[in-house]
Amino acid sequence: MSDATDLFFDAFANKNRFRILVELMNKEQCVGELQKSLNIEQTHLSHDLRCLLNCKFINVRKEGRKRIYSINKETKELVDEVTKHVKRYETYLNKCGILKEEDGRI
Amino acid sequence: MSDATDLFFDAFANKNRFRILVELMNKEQCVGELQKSLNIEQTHLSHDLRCLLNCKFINVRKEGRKRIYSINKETKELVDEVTKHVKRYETYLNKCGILKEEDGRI
DNA sequence: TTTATATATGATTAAATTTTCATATATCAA
DNA sequence: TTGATATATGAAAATTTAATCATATATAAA
Repeated sequence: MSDATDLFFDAFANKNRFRILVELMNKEQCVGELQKSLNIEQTHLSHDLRCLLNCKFINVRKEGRKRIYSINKETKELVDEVTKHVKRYETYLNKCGILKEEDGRI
Repeated sequence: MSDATDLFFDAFANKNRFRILVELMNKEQCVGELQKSLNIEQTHLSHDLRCLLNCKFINVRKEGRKRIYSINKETKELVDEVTKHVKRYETYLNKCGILKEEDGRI
């Protein structure tokens, strides 16, 4: 696996960062708005946004003292794919023994 | 974000587990074969396989004392999507300041 | 030109995840 | 039925990652 794949997962596959991406699916938002809708602490949010921005999963533009973040087109498609997959496998995921201390051996 | 999405990422978004999925893209393989091609320690590999299996990202069948693992169709598509995305964003990912101690502010 | 608001940064602490270790089980072959 | 091979399991150690804290910067408004 390439080094880039590692970095991709570091950025994308994180509960909070993914929530940010989903939240940006509908409309672009500034940090304050994201803070409210996601209920993530401000500095934490900024760290995550910086990460997503560095990897170009999202874009930013200034407007007064606000910074408006938007998701980019390709990332959007990927988020859709993942969402679709999760829906399809929801049942299995929810009874996954590893994470839920259950036991479903073969 | 749904609980299932959390579980999805726990299973899918892991360097080694993703390497396993990629390795299974071409052909089904038993644990021993995976061990050689990926150079992951046996017990570690088994843990990861169990995780992927629980979430139905892969399938297994017995053959003698071997267990042959194969990737399922939908997971395959998802792996393809991710690979495509990584290729497209490789440049940005590789210069991501968060993980590479570099600095690329706006 | 001082104060308030919006956001970012670096360093530390806290928490979660991965890796390893020691061992168990299951199947085949002798 | 014993020994060897293939794979799985649970618990502990090691490492990463996320969350928090204290503070900085940048812009706007007074």
